[in-house]
Amino acid sequence: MSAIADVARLAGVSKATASRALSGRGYVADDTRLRVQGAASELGYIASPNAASLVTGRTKNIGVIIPFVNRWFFGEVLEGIERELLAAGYDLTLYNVTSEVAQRSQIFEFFLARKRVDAVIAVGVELSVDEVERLQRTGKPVVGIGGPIAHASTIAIDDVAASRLATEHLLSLGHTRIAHIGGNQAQQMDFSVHGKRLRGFELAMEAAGLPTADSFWPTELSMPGGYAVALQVLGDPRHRPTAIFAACDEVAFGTILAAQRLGVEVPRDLSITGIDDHEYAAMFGLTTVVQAPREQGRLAVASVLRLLETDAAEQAGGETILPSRLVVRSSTTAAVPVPIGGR
Amino acid sequence: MSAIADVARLAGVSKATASRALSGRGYVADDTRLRVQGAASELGYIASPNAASLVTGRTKNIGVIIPFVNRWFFGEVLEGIERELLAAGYDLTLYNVTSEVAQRSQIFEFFLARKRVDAVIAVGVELSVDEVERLQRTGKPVVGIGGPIAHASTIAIDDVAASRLATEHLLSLGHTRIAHIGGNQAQQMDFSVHGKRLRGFELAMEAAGLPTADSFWPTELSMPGGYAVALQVLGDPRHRPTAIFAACDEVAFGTILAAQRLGVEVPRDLSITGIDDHEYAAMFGLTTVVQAPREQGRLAVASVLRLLETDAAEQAGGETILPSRLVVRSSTTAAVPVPIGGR
DNA sequence: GAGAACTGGGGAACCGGTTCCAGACGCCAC
DNA sequence: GTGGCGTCTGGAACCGGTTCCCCAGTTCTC
Repeated sequence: MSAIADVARLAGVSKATASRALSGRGYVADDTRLRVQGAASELGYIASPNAASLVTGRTKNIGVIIPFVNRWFFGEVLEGIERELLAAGYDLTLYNVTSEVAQRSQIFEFFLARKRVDAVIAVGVELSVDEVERLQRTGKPVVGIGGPIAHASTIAIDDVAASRLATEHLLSLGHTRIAHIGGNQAQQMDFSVHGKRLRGFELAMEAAGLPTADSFWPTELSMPGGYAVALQVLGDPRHRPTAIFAACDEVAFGTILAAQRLGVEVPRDLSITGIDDHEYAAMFGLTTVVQAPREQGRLAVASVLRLLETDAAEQAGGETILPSRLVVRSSTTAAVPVPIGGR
Repeated sequence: MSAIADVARLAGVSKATASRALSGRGYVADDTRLRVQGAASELGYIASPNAASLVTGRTKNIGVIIPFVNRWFFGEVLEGIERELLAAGYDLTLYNVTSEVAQRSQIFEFFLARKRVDAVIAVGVELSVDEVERLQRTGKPVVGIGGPIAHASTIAIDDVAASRLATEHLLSLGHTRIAHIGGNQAQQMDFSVHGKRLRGFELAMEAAGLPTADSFWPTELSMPGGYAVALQVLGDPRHRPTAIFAACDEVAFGTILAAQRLGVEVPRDLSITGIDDHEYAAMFGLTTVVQAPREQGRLAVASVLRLLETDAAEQAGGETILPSRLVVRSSTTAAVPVPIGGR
């Protein structure tokens, strides 16, 4: 409603002084400042961020690119980002990109190119060098979560190490027949996360001198995805593994349900680990590696704000690796020793 | 980078003509329009929405207030809204409000009062008359999802009817000892949804001449919430109900898991229904009432855009009630007739 | 005592668009 | 021939802030 000119008039000063008094920049006498602030609150004055950003070039608005909202990791990250931005006085504009190419380029060319966001946080989206550089050329820092993005700083756990940690836990319990249920290729949005977790599994197995052929089962990273493939993995009692490392907790939950359905008792007949420490992990008693996605969101915001402060959009991005930690619950136990001569 | 003045210069016209040519408003000769458009694309010109909104008062940006991102219903609604807004060329600014009062008033006074959004969609948040009117006074239409908001148009299923539908399904199968697991008071953000679903249950029971005392079990509306309370509900074999109506699918899933844990076979010993038709409902074989949250999001956007077109922010809001439909799966079956004299 | 340094404040330009208004031209009707 | 109307265009004001530049006191310094 009321503009800064009204405030200035009521306080008996010029627009320039009113602006200085309210923003705190430049010299203003204390009593003048108080008079202006009084006038502002009397009028219920609220500065228009649009007008301000027109001249300052800053919008106090961060764009978040995210492929899913409704999968645990992504939802948690998003909530973490939101809370943190809100506290810092920033708005969050959501761009829910799917793998559709046309839609994606629309977002880049139409939405992000407009001067409406100060920076971009990309969650689980692999940005091309070209896309990153286009943003940075217009002065917009880019921070990634969940995997490295060339020329941008990123925040993630070490997926290879996390997956290795989960696998080694199973190995240390004496398991030798271990299957890995992981992501399939179709979901390109998830970076190379699948590949890394598979590699961590293979490294651990190889270090233990165990074969990895035929031990990988790809599926969609969801509870039904894990359920469906676990029915196959566990279907034949003769070739049944004694342990399963699931690439994420939701898959692990599906696996636990499939085991129950087949009468395979967890952990007696089958040990299971995941990665995430999903909200439901405690209920399922799942042994898993903690990801702390909210924390990752928080860190991404801190990083973005730091970049904005220093005006260094093109900062050669470092990778922040969060420590991963194993939480042992009731889904894993020692392998039953194979009787001599048995199989 | 380049401003409209650059485009105008290159095309050899005035700023005014360039603006008209690009926006399509007002008279412009065809060849002039083409010349301007050519110049614009040559320069890679992109209009600054900030500058435009400064004078038009429209930001092409919709605010969405939502208490959770990571609960199925909310996540789905959000994705539905996002997709639809994107298609219409609008941005979505996310306000993840919790029940914290201070944070909430901050959002209203600091964020929404700023002229950055054209309209507000509130998902599962009960807005006060004052809050709604404050937004509408500044010309911002408000649309609600998930429950009625005074003086604003809203979109929802009929919770009483949906819950009645689910209960009547159990009744029609011959069940008489039916428990209802629903939301507890603590979660004020969920409107009166809990209350409505409870009422629908009670209405159906009363119509069937059955008592409802001691049949309601409140809990948190989540899978662990349902699990925990279901362990109690089913704990005592002597007072075990033969059917449970869960207020939402996530609670129903928890209930199914608790039943498995206790050796209660679904549906032989226990029939279960929910409300939602959650992504995982098929996997659990859950009989449930369809909510179609994405569709609700889509409709909310359509409604908001219509209000913006007609410039009628204060429109006395109607309630759009979506039809609810029962999907029968394998979690419900006919009650075992009670033998004469037995209990 | 003159100049520098600091503090306080006003005028005006500016950010990048949109829109009002006025003027010019062509065409038709009377 | 003149008036009226429709089409096309440019100049200028304007949206609501921020900031540059300049001026005027006051205090400090040599």
